[in-house]
Amino acid sequence: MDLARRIPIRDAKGKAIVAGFVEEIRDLKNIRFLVLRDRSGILQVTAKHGEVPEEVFSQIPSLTRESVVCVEGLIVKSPIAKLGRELIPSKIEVLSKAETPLPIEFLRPEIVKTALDKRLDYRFLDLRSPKSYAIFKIQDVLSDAAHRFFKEEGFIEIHTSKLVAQATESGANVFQVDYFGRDAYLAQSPQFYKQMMMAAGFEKVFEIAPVFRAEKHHTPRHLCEYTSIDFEMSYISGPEDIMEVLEKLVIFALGEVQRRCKSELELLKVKVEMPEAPFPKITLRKAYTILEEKGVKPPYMEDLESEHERLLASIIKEETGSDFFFLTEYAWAPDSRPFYVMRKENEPDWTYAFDLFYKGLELTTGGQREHRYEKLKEQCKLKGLEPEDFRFYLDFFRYGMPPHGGSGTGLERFTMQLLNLSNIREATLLPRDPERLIP
RNA sequence: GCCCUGGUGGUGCAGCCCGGUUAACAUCGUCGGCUGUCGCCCGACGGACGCGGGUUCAAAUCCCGCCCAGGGCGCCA
Repeated sequence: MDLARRIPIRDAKGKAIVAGFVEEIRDLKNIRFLVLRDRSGILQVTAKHGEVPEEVFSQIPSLTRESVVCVEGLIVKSPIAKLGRELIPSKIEVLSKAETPLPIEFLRPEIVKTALDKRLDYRFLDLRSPKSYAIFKIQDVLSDAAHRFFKEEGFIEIHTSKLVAQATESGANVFQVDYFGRDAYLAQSPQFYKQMMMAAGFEKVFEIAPVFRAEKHHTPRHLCEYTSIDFEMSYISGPEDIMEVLEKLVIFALGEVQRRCKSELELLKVKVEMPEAPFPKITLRKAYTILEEKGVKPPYMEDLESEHERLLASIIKEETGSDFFFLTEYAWAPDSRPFYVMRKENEPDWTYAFDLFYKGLELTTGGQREHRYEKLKEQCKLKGLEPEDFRFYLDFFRYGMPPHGGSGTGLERFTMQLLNLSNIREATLLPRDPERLIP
């Protein structure tokens, strides 16, 4: 059969050739049904004994679920069929027969719901489910919207190396790799290179690329490898400029999903709640007092615990209706922000670093960076780091560096929160966690 | 790294507390029956106690260790 003439199920009409996976076979002896699925939809193939070629009729019971077949026939309207139309086959060709039984069930989770880790073992099968496909279709739109947004705003896309000689942030652990006998690491963030581009005078850059964190987290929101939507921009007057870009990015991306993914959203039973700019902004100090009014007492000058972040999110949601808020002016404390953040001019205990939260989960970290060489070197020492170890980075600041800032947003977290998924692995094509390296 | 919960046919679960029958049910697979199914239906059959050690006449069940999974904490996007 000529696959060049194959058309998507959704568009098929009249005499047509369609191809796809066999979703179901219902054999009633003298009338046999096949449900065929491709990316565009499903279609019932109906074969009545005596009304279709004998060869076609006898082929059907030998098929197996999820085999790949190509069917030629006539699409007819059918009031009896639930889908309203069906395909009367004149020819069926088996392109690839599926083995039985299938190792996972992935089409009707309401009947048998295979556990996530088994589904991930057979990710290629799990992804055949329209719901899985919808998640990644939406993620594609988020990522595409981000690309378009940044380009529209005058940012240029960069591609920085993921092999680095040194860890960027003191906190997270790095994966070590052997680089021809030297120690190298997988990049935890494009942070230093984005800033290098500010020194290079690129002014506005973005990168949507993988970052690596060697942390043994066992939570529904952590991965060892994730996709970071990073940007950095020069000549800002304060961290508000960064937050404004983020707000526009988020609103544009959600708008695109709403506009372009109607059927996917419906399938996943998600209604996009469009946020309005500006998003609520709460300083960390203000957050402490709000939480204290609710009877919890977070330690002063320390980052909030995730339980407190969720509580704060629910308070803000109740008061403003917003799913998003910025937590700003993080503390300049030993275990808080990295050395390269800019501290507040007149209150050096606090910084121009912020996080963006979406439905109670940290989505983005960003801020204004310290661009003054002497101050940066001093902050490096204050954090107990040796400036010589960061020579290559500190050099960026010695020959003219514009004031600048930027942020990093987790694409998978964005997808997960938007779609109310309970585990980030659902929003990750090939999740890497401390245990999983395959597939 | 720590804490909690769990691991039983291909898949999802019951049984475990209180040791002893043919390890139930659903889904799935194979075969048979059925001319409009669409979560088809009906019948037959098939298939399982994470790994290692211990207690016991006897272990899916009790004890110890390990591995894995889910969740929580730390930390983070």
